[in-house]
Amino acid sequence: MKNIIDNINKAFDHRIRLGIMSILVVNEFADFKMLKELLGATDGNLASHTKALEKEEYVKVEKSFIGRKPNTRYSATKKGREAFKKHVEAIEKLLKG
Amino acid sequence: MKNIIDNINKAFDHRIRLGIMSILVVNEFADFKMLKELLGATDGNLASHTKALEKEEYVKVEKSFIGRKPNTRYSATKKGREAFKKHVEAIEKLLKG
DNA sequence: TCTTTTACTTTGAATTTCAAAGTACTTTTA
DNA sequence: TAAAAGTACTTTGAAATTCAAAGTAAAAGA
Repeated sequence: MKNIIDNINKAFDHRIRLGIMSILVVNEFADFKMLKELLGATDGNLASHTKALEKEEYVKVEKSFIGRKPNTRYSATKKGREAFKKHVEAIEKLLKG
Repeated sequence: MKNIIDNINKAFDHRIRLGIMSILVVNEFADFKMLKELLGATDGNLASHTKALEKEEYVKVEKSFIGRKPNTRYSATKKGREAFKKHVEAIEKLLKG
């Protein structure tokens, strides 16, 4: 390892993305509304953060209809879970000095 | 508490600022060169992150000369230490689900 | 003396963040 | 049953942030 923040993942730097991942590693799925409420994010804001995590292939999106209403459901991918685990370990290590 | 990321401090979102604070809570002082090497940051990049933390009054800067060379030394303020502690606790809580 | 290195600071282009406005419905109310 | 309000997002673009290249100024080396 070259320096002390090498294993800290840039993709999880932001608190909203950190929050999304924390939710998605303990819950198999979370929909837009649930994430929005848990994180206190605005719609547009949440959409761009989930999109950023999608782009990295850390989260997967599934669109469907529940009854007649659209529903967007997010889940963490295997890649995302692994990357997040590594990130959390790096943070823990960093914070222990 | 309104939502799960409320106590996560925006000022420490970035990995370089998280790294600066981790270094400064365990070391009474760190100079520019030391931070740069430990974090693997470029000069300009490090300067702007320390400036951001200064603006929040989380770190204090002291400029002096060591021999005939300029030396910039950073330390964490009381406010910074307290804010960081709170942040770390919030992260730990978040990551435990 | 001239070149290189050290220790930062300044600059501004590129990227990211954010909320307001927009879209396309569904549901409620009168 | 027509209008108003709500739901569930998406789009947009201005504002803020990030970043490294270039700049500055003095010291060290050749």
